[in-house]
Amino acid sequence: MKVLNKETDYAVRALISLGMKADGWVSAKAISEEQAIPYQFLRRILQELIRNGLVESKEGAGGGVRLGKIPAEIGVAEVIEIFQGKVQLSECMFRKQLCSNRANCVLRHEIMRIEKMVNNEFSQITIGKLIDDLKAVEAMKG
Amino acid sequence: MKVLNKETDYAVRALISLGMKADGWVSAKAISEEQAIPYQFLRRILQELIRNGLVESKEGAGGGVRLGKIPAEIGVAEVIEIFQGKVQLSECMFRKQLCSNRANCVLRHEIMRIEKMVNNEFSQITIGKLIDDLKAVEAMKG
DNA sequence: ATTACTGATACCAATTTAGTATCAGTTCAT
DNA sequence: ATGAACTGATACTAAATTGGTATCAGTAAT
Repeated sequence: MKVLNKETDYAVRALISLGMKADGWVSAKAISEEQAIPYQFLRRILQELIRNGLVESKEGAGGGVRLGKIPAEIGVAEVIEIFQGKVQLSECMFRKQLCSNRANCVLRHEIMRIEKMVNNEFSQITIGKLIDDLKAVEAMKG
Repeated sequence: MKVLNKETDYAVRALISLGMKADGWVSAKAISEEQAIPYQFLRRILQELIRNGLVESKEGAGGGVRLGKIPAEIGVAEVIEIFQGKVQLSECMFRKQLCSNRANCVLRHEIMRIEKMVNNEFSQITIGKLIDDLKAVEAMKG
């Protein structure tokens, strides 16, 4: 049961990388090299982040991307939702509004409680916090 | 982001179904029909539950399956683990013991916290509790 | 013997995941 | 005004996973 897929994983890394940089445009190529993310794959991911407003872009030479929000306002939950959709049970249980099989409903109820918890936790983990943690770690090692 | 796949879903349903039955052996066919689970698929799932001790079986005519533990001792977490493996981050982060990329480690730390929470919640949802809930619902409906 | 079962395992199609490639358009520097 | 360095959009692909099917062998009750 993999919680995060590569897209989410790479997206978070890219966002952290952008958040740690001084202002200015950063090229996909630079991020790709720094974070060891396959270039073309990263490009598609960035485009998706742009479409969702987490990142802004500037075309042409000297262009690139930068964060579209402040790091503290980007929750990991938002990133997960973009690339993996909302946390949900097994499909069939959401299709029918009335579960024909009551056993599902009971389990579903429980899982929705957990879902909310998880979503809440993930939205409190922001890129800003991750960056702060990172900096704290680096300061200790430095 | 689907939390439970069909195998886990069907396994839980089958376990609930078994737990609600009076003692005795129940055939895969009977469960399959009652719960509308594809027969061959269910058979494979039951075999896996048997291998893991959640279910016992008896071969031959008049045989079938029954719970291998009392319902209160079967947590959904256990079922999830059998069919979907332990909750984990994205693979790469677990491969290397030392993350070459520190950003991952920070995120990983947070997610491991959430993982534990989720696992804890899921292990407290037992087949026994689900059955009790189900019975309560049915009693209310008369 | 025959019927009703499980054990083991191989197979399959559809979907998803991770990654690649291409072409068009924009901006900057010279 | 040309070339290099960029993004936008989108099509393609191989491999893995998921959900489901099929088969054959063995066991037990009647």
